[in-house]
Amino acid sequence: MLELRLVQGSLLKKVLEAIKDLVNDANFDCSATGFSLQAMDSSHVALVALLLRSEGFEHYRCDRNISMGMNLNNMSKMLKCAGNDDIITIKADDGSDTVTFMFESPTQDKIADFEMKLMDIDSEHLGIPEAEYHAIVRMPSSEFQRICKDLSSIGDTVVISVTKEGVKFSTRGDIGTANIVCRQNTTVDKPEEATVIEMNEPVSLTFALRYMNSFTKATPLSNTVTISLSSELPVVVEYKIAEMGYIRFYLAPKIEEDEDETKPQA
Amino acid sequence: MLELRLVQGSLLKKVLEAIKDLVNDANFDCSATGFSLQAMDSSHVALVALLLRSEGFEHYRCDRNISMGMNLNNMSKMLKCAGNDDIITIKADDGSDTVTFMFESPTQDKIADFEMKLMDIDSEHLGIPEAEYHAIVRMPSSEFQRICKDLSSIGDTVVISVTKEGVKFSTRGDIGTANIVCRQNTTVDKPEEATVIEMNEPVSLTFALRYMNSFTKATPLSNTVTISLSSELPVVVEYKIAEMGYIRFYLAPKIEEDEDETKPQA
DNA sequence: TCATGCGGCT
DNA sequence: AGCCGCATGA
Repeated sequence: MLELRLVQGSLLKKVLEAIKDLVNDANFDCSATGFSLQAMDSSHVALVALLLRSEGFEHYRCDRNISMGMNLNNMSKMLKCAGNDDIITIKADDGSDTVTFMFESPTQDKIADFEMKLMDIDSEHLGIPEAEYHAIVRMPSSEFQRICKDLSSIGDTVVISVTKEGVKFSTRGDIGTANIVCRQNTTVDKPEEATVIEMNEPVSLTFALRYMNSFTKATPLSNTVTISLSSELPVVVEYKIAEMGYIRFYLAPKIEEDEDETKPQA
Repeated sequence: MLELRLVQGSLLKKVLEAIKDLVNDANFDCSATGFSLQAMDSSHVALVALLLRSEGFEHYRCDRNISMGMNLNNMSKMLKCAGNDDIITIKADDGSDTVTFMFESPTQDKIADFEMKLMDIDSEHLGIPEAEYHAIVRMPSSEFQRICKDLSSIGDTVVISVTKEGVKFSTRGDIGTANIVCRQNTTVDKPEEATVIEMNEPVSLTFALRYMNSFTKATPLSNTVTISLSSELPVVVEYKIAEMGYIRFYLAPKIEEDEDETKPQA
């Protein structure tokens, strides 16, 4: 028996908006710790890890660990039927091959339940080692989103370079080149507007903007984003989910190909 | 060496939005006087003339006159990457075949530079004689925009007729006819809401609405628009750019063809 | 003012 | 074909 009651149902709606474009099907894992998901994107290039801790739910009952395979598109369709102020409850009976989403309007005048078939999905749960990063950048998530979008209009890849002074996002395309430098800045009115750089070692890595832009779909979940970089390691783009956990995206850097961008990207 | 610093960068963004649909490629001419452009639209029917006087820039350095050929679509893409509150600096080195747009966020925390390739464009710089006009109408730009859009849903051309009493915009189409009369009106709260008619001689001319609607893309640049008409002369639709100059559109009247609108428009 | 539908761009 | 931004209608 599983019963998770989330007063701020819009959180779950936003989570699905954030990952459904990247991942088609995934197992949601439920344990005493919380509600989590880990999945590769459909082209097996990026990885998404979601955690919603049990403490963040108003009511959290999970008798035994279960893994529920869902089609995220279908799940998203159902969650779109919940109002933004609705309370969402996720329910599943032991051994059932369905999950139920229940939506209660704030006034309790409307109660909806949507039942969705579960699917069997080979889960490839990778252990993700906690790594030390050469540089960690925290900045407003909207600014990061804007930068990724802007650079996409010029080129396909972004070089992210961190020095003590700031973080630079660069691209190059047919019509020209672009460099955007964000300086460290902690003297702002609101802490979420700060750009904070922790750097042990300068680092410069190249990533496909297409994936970065997908990651920024999580922007509504948090005012800030944290970008953790090390050479030879996948970048981690993390959006904290207030009181509950996080959504993290992992993406391997591209090996610099010296201008020779003619071959297709698998 | 060229370096033009424009504190109100959104002006330049709006200028590009105003002309990029009409003109594909154009030379920007830079001299001690200012930053200007003159170009025919891609079907060689309308003409755009832009002037941004040097005094309007916070910093204006132009060592010698140069003409920089730009693809306006690409330029517009880059300017879209500037925030509306950004300060924009246009830079070019002597003899360089690129131009650089630099965007500084108001807080100076973010500095972006975009480099764009220049192109060689045959410039056909027409001397435009200052003419005497039979009638000059000044009215709110939003109202003119609305009229052109509304008439477009009925017909393809607009007849603009000016008498002392007012200006009449008329069209005719398959579904019927439309006449919109704006009376002179100077007794308004704000001067930019006035409709003012200076008339030496009544005039009535016909224009293609398609071009008029393109011209109204400049509406965000000014609260008012000035329409100068003389029989046998191209109409001038002018939007003043505060403190800096203007953008003017010229369009030849159509020769009245007595209902016979079947033949294509070149 | 917010939500939906259409067109342009990637 | 899918996503984003603009425009329109409730």
